[in-house]
Amino acid sequence: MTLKQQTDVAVLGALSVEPMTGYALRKAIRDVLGHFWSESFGQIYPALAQLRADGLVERTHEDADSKSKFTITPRGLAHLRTRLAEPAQSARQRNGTLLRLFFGRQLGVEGCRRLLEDARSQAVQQLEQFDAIRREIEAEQPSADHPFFLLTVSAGEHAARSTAMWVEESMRALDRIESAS
Amino acid sequence: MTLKQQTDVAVLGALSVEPMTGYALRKAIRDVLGHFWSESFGQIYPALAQLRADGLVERTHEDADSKSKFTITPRGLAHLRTRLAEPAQSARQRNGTLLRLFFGRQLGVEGCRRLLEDARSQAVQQLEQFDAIRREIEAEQPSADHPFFLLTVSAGEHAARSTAMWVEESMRALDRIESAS
DNA sequence: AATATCATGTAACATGTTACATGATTGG
DNA sequence: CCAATCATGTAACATGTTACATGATATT
Repeated sequence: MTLKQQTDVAVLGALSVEPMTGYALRKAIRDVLGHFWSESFGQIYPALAQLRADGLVERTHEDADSKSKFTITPRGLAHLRTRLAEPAQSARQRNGTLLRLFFGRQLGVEGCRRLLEDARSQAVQQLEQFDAIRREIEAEQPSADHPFFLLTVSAGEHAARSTAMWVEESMRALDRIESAS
Repeated sequence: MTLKQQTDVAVLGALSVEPMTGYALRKAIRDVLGHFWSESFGQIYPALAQLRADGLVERTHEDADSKSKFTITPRGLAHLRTRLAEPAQSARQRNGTLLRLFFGRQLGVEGCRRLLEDARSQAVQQLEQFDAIRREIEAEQPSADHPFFLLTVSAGEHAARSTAMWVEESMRALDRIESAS
């Protein structure tokens, strides 16, 4: 069984929040969903074309002089709800840091420290970003979407803090490996 | 710039621990690296063929009647060390659970609860598996590889515990969302 | 006027999965 | 002897990324 494609879920979901151009959609997916989702440029436009052919989105003009935007149709909204209710597909796991640490004997303790240092600074940077996102959301007009957005921000924060703690612990473990050799 | 392929790192790394058949290699990658890495069948054999053509692995027979195994060559080991020293590529992020929760307003609170419940039971199951792996490693002949293996197990444990805590917190948040509507 | 960004797409390429084919070996 | 698993691969397909092409609009 093929891993079901989920690009349409991301696209329809984003358009369920507000109508957008394809360009804005790509930006929103990168900037807003970025910490847990990604779609490349070459996926979004073909997906939009397909969704449009299926009658799940349509192009609309708000005013005479405004840009044409992609808007989700009632059928699109129904489709989105169906797709959202499907159990989440667990993504293919590929963690380059852990792959390298696993073979740490070949890489050497110093190399492992570098990897951990990178992981730590990335986690710290992410925590700052989450803080910024959280404040941004709270500064906006209150919306029924926000509490759900915050669940995902919280997931990112938990993960980043957990990574930071694991790094500390692992640094100490590396010290012990070194002194034991 | 293309995301550099890392199949060869996984394959050479596994063979640096001990020589194996291609079949055993696939099993090892699935069972041992499974929680942070995956390679599909159709990748492993072509990768082995390429590595062999490049002189980084070779086929060996230990005894007259034993199976032919793939063994890493000295050049292969050097290559592995070079590749391991490269900074880790951050994988494409795709978390189906967070994608769905983000659009939780469309999915509904009950659907969100189901997602979180799934995430929780998966985390609990993972913790059991990590416990088993840890005991397995400690039961084996001590090896210089083990401390590094344990770093990755620890990473998995931290992540799973962090997920479990996030689930608890998020369940309470969903209660608040429901009572506020 | 020049530059940056917005906007919509396509094509070539790279990566990754699944299903199939084929045969040997092993355990009941 | 039958089924399961070991073992090595290939081919078709699905997915995903990057670079390019093209032109409009906005900013300095």
